[in-house]
Amino acid sequence: MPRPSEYAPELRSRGFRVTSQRLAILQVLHDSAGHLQPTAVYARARRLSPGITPTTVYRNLQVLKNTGLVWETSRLGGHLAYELAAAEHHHLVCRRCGAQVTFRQSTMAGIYRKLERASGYAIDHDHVSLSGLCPECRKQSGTA
Amino acid sequence: MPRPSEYAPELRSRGFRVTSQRLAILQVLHDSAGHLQPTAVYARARRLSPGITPTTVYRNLQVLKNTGLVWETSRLGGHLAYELAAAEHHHLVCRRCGAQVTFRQSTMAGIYRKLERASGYAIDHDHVSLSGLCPECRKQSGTA
DNA sequence: GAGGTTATTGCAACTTCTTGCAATAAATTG
DNA sequence: CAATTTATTGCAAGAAGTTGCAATAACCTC
Repeated sequence: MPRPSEYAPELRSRGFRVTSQRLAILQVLHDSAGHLQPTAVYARARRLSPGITPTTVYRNLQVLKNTGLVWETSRLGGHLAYELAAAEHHHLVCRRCGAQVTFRQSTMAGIYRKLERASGYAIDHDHVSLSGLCPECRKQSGTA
Repeated sequence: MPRPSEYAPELRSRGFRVTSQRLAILQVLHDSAGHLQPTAVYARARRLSPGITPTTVYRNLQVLKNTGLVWETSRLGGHLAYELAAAEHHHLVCRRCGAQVTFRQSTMAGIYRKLERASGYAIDHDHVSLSGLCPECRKQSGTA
């Protein structure tokens, strides 16, 4: 996981400009563990780049996602979350306490291959975030 | 897939009231193949139940989901979509033309079991909607 | 079927996310 | 390093989704 400042050349080489807002967003994602929703990114980014607007945050998350520097995850419940690109993986989020566990991309690979063979589709290897109850919360709530 | 009118007793038996708005929403879902996003449900439902409001649609989709009569799917891209409950399955949606293919719940079951063993989590067997390119669209766009 | 109870609805206000457009500033060129 | 180019930003307006609350209308009881 590179330091935020190292993203400048990365952006430039892909034809994108290096702006303070963009770096603030990368810094925020760098400083937080796990996923962050756009609103949270905005709340933190404005501390680093006071004039930044939500519009800019939303748009840059898209841009950064398209460059591959940032990953977008669809969380069950219909919300998007973002994180710095790292080793390919998916997430398992506790629906009660929010605890997160990651699992490797390859875990899904078998399913994807099977589905591709059966359907003829070329499946996007997007991040997926499954939800459930973590061991702690299972104890506290019987077995459901 | 029962006819919409058959849902009345179903609702009542679970302690929910049967309203014209609720039936309109069920009718809409019944009449359309595949998933529908809330906005689309509203657009069609107001033809059947002119005074209906978006608020009512959003709230009822939640209620109907909680009764189990309707399923909610998290589509990649962060949008929720709804459909009448049917045999457990997931979806594979073409990101270009929107074509949908379904695959059985059991396809994911192995992954879920494996993850549950490894993580200790109890995984929610929510609907998942994967995206990709269908065979047609693959042809039209090289191999990507 | 009239009256009482309360789930459900619609309204209004709000949060979250998106889009068009003019102003700004990052990068390039001489 | 001034001038030029144009990606990027912020603003304003709007679409999408959520929440609190008073009015409505299902449902139950007699």
